[in-house]
Amino acid sequence: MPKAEENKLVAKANRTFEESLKEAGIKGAVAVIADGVEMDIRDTPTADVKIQPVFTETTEGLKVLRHSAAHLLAEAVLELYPDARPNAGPPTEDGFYYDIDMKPVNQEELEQIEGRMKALAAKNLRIEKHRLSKKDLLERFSHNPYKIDKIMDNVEDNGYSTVYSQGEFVDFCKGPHVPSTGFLRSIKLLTVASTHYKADENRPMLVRIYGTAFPDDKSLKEFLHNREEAMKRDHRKIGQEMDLLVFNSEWAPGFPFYTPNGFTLKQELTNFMRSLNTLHGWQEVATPHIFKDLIWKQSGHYAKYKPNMFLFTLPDGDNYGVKPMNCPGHVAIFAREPKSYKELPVKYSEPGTVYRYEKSGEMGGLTRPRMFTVDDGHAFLRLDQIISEIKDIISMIKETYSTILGEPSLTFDLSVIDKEAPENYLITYRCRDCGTEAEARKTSMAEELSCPNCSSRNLEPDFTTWDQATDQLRQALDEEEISYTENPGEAAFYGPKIDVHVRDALGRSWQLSTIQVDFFMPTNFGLYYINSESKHDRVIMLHRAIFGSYERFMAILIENYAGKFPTWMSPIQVYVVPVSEKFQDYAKNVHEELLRNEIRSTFDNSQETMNKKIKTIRPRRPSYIVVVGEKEEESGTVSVRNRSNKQNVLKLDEFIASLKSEIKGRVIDQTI
RNA sequence: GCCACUGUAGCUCAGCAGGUAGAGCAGCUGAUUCGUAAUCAGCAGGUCGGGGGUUCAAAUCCCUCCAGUGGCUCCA
Repeated sequence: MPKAEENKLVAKANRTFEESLKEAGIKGAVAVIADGVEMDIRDTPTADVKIQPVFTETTEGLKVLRHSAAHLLAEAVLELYPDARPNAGPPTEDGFYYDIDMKPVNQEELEQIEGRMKALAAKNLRIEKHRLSKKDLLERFSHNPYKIDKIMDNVEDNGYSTVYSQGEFVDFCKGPHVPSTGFLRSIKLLTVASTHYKADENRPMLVRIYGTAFPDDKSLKEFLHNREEAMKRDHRKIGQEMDLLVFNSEWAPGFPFYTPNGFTLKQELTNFMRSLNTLHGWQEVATPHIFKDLIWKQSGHYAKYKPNMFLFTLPDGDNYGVKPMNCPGHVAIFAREPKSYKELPVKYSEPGTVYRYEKSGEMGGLTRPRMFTVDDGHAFLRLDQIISEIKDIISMIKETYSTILGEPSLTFDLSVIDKEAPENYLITYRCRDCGTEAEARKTSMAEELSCPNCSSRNLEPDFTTWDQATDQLRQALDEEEISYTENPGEAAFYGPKIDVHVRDALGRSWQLSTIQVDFFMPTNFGLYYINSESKHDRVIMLHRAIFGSYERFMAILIENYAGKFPTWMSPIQVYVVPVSEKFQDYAKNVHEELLRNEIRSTFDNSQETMNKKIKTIRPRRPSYIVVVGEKEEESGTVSVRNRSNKQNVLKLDEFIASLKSEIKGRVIDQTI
């Protein structure tokens, strides 16, 4: 999508942009950018100003179009349901939505609403802007508490703001908007969802209607087609077609069961990560899945994580918890003996399976299961080793993604603390009363905390450690020349983190890799090393995961390749079919020779016809289909069909050699 | 957890003005021995997500629980 182009056009003072555009022979603009500000084409500048016309084919124009489409949606809803109370309707990345306080709508009603929108678009109603005082605004929207809120929040007491009207419909809005509803003919309502007002679960539920709008029917149709194709890539669908995993919603809701095919894929990923870890000095360990609750209290997990943990009590009264994270286990190993400064960094890795009680509505396929395996790693460091370690992990991240996914579009985020909500994090507090430099930690609601010395509740949070850690992450990102956005409030409860996000087939963004600096857990567990002066010194922990979770990573992987994996990770690398039962023996030989060469071959010795076998295996997405018959048997060859349905006849040993090098090199595209 | 929608055979789906369940694929049996996306015939397969209610009669209507999906909140 192109951006609005620079344009030397100058709009004259005291006449509308529309007139200036018309004079310059420019048609079809929906807005203008004047001095960097988007404005309506019917606005009138008070002085001559350089402008760029905005067309719907550009990013900016499409946003205007979709914002206007959201208004059109609200208008249609109000005509059909006069009691509805619209809240807000912004454009989104590929469409728009409008949150409306109304009775939930079903599919049929959604179509009715869309029909009404189209009718209103056909009328080509003029969209006009009016400037109103706060008092008039409040009066105009007196029946709509959501708009009242917005007016109160956004308009100064003696101030003015704008409304946009089309026909009978009026909305409180800054604009800009398209000049008339005729621009909004290529629209489609997509789904109905719901949302809490102001994203607060204690506030009322609103109906959120999602839709999209395009400049013309052709691009709308293309979008809808792409969307359908994307839905076919859904990892849940492909996972079933390829028989990678199953869920048993009765016996273990939210827990993935790996079938042989799926486990093969997971093992390949594990092996990849194992060698990468070795190369970068991470030593593999294995830790228990269950711990006594003591450790969770000490680690600080209980304070924040308890509601998400699987907990149980044994007959002897002891309380246990299933691990939601691997860190305490690694801490237990690190703490087994004192460490010298010369031994650091100590870096443990583990494909560690964790269990989190996700609330029912939050689960979904492999992207959000209740059991998942983290390619977890914990580094125990000196202060001076943090930056170089972070940079090394970033290089591991880069290598992983480029090897496995080619060139995916990654987003780096720096997730930092929200200082307005200290109750969400482990923080150092200083006592204001006794002056004691109150040593550290533990969360839970701030008011429950008291000074360990004088029991005063007058505590002041000290963000120094958080700030230090955040600076280190920032510095590492800058030195690696990675562009990122900072997200306040997204930090882990024990420290700030770098996150990598990737989009799934349906455009939803998921966090995969993460690097987290943690000053607190070492304190909570009393971790130290012996420095060059034989004194105890504070250990810094780094939590990191590169895949993030194998499950979520596999979901992205499945959708990225639509199941057509690079051969090295493909569960079925070769599928062998004899032309008829007569050539079973030769087919079996080929199959066994492949197996002897550690190539994953599948051979179906049933009496089905060749055509049928090929048809049936297709959804399993084997990398190569090998057909053998009389010709092949005589010449010791195989007829190889690749994923582009190209056929090649090769000597069996040639085929095996090529295949082995394709697998060993972890080549993404097929070489045969 | 909240709101909405959905739940029929292993899979995809039909049946839903209430009259007691059907197709294709997969499976099994037999025939067929085949050159790159379905050979033919037969057989078998279902507590219609669970429970409760209304009714002479419930897959169909009502209530409730469970699960899945789309969002919200939360998170890898």
